[in-house]
Amino acid sequence: MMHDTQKAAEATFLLLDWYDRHHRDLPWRVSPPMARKGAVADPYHVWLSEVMLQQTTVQAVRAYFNKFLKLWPTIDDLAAADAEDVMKAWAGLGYYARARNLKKCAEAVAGEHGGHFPNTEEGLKALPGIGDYTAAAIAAIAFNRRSAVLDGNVERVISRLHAIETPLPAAKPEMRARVLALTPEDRPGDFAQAMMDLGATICTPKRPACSLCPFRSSCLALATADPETFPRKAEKKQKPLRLGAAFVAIDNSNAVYLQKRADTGLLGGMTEVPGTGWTARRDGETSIYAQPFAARWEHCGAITHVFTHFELRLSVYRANVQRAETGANGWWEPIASLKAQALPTVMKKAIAQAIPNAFKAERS
DNA sequence: AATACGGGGCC
DNA sequence: GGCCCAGTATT
Repeated sequence: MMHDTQKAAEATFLLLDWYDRHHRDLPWRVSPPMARKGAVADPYHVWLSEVMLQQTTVQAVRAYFNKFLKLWPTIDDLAAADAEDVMKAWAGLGYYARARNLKKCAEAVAGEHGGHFPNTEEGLKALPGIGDYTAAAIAAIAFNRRSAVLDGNVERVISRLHAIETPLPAAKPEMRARVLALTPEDRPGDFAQAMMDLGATICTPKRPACSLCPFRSSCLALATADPETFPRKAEKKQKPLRLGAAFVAIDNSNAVYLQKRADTGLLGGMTEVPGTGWTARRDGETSIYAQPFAARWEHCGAITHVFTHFELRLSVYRANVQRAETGANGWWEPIASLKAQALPTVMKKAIAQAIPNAFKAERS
């Protein structure tokens, strides 16, 4: 027992030493040198970054994080913001329930907690959009709590370090216990970020750079098997194909007809062009009967978009209409301002198929 | 325990 | 074209 504890302490030391030498400068992070001077991470920044980073890479998050902080410098600003503006700012980042929950969470913290985040995992997890991972991460990084931070990166690192044969997600409790055993009392936040950085840069899904790893002398997968084959995972089923149509109406003032999707479900609360439902039926052939306006609809090709659980092929139709009559749920948006709308990527693809220059920097 | 929920980068 | 991600909420 004493032996295991000692080995764990040594591994933790090696990781933190690696982190001190290789940490990355990220907008929401307090670097180890700054931390030693007494700098503390702002819980608002930590929370905002962690929510954005859910299933999303650092590269994609950077610009959004900076934009959000500029638009809403404090949690109270975000709580007071217009929900539609938040959706617009989030457009393109994906998983839009995160944006809706972000707003709800800001309102809860501002309204019920005096603008201060709870400083325990339990308190944090009670807030909208904060689950196991994010609660543990905020508790560790912003409040110096010794919590077990387990995300996709850490799952990979810990599964290789201990050559865990149990497939995910069943292996999570074992992984959590292994992570907690390595988590130190004094720098739990740095430890968590070090584990995630290690997974992102060294212990990568493919072709891990084991020779550069601080765990190279104790990694069981490296010693006995092929590290790349961890973590073991249950088999996944294949995505079905769904078909539909999208209608891009352009009026005589060069505006496109847009409407808002329902607040819940797929792309909830986001903006779209009118279309048919997305089903497995051959809607591409019947879609012309679902046209939102009586007009000379011209078929201008199809676009494909892959969602998490299905693949979508949309036939795109375009028509020039004489007058801009606003429907019950929609509005006419000038092409020049389309970029600022809450349009998810699939809708931008559809519009770009009908109007190739719609999202270009300059257009005539 | 399984499913719904985006998007982009990588090979 | 398939795989992977700094996951959460719902059922």
